Amino acid sequence: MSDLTIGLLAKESGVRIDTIRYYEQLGLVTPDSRSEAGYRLYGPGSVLLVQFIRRAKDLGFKLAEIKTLLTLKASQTATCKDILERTDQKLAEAKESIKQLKNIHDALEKLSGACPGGDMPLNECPILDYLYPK
Amino acid sequence: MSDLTIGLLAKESGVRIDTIRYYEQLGLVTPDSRSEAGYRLYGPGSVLLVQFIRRAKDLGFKLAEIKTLLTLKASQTATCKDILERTDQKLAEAKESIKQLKNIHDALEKLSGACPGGDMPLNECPILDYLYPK
DNA sequence: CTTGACCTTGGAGTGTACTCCAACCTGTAA
DNA sequence: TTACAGGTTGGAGTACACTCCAAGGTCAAG
Repeated sequence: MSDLTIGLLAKESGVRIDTIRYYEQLGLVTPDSRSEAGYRLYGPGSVLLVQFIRRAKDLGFKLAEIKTLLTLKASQTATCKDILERTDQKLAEAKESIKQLKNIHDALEKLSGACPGGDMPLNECPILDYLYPK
Repeated sequence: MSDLTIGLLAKESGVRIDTIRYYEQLGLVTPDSRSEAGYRLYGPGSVLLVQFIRRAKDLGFKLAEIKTLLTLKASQTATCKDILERTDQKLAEAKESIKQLKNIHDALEKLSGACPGGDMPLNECPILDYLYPK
């Protein structure tokens, strides 16, 4: 068979060995079998699985959420709607995070624009004035 | 004197008692004195100080960075430029975070738009197809 | 037969900002 | 006096996703 040890799986899927063992702890990735010496052995499907996890993570899903996604994927009764709901939820979270970050961005930009910089003494710095009003 | 116990300072500045003690651990907020019984006593400046920390935190500064900000503020030699530099650095970080979140947002939106939802079987779901290509 | 790369386990440490806990002491009003 | 709100300390727990460690077993090459 084309079985992979954990080191090979790590190389193939672009994550660290420890990360795969951590995923196993969380119930995300399980070895297909074990060698006589106890080495974890993975089939080629595990490479896809780890990549699945990575892509989902890159989309902002937490590992616990990815576990749910995988459960849905393996389920007989789940439908497209279930997946779409989770995706739309993440989308809403992303929108919200962007909104909050934009508020921070705008406030910082305003302060940056108001501050002359240079050798001005600090007691006239508009940034400190904002943070510590007299 | 108008000395505040930690509970009053907490109420005045809108944070929890434990948070103030945590800030003390980090060297951000120190009691002006102690009562005979060992109670922390704060002057009115501490309210401003805690609010400073909160505002800076809301702008995305970490507590360690806020400590630097406070050191600069107390320094005789620091100038506006020093504060502006930190602000611009935070601004750059905010821009970068927004950029990355937008990438996530756009990818999620694309997937959401491509998925019909409803009772479609999962093996034709474009979202799963993206995460787990065949 | 030894070297070195690889694997095993259980557990601890990282960063960030709190938050909670037990066990105890203090201060004030009824 | 007794209740009760408030204060003290040191330390542990939370969330999140790793990352590293020690102490040991395994495997292929030279």
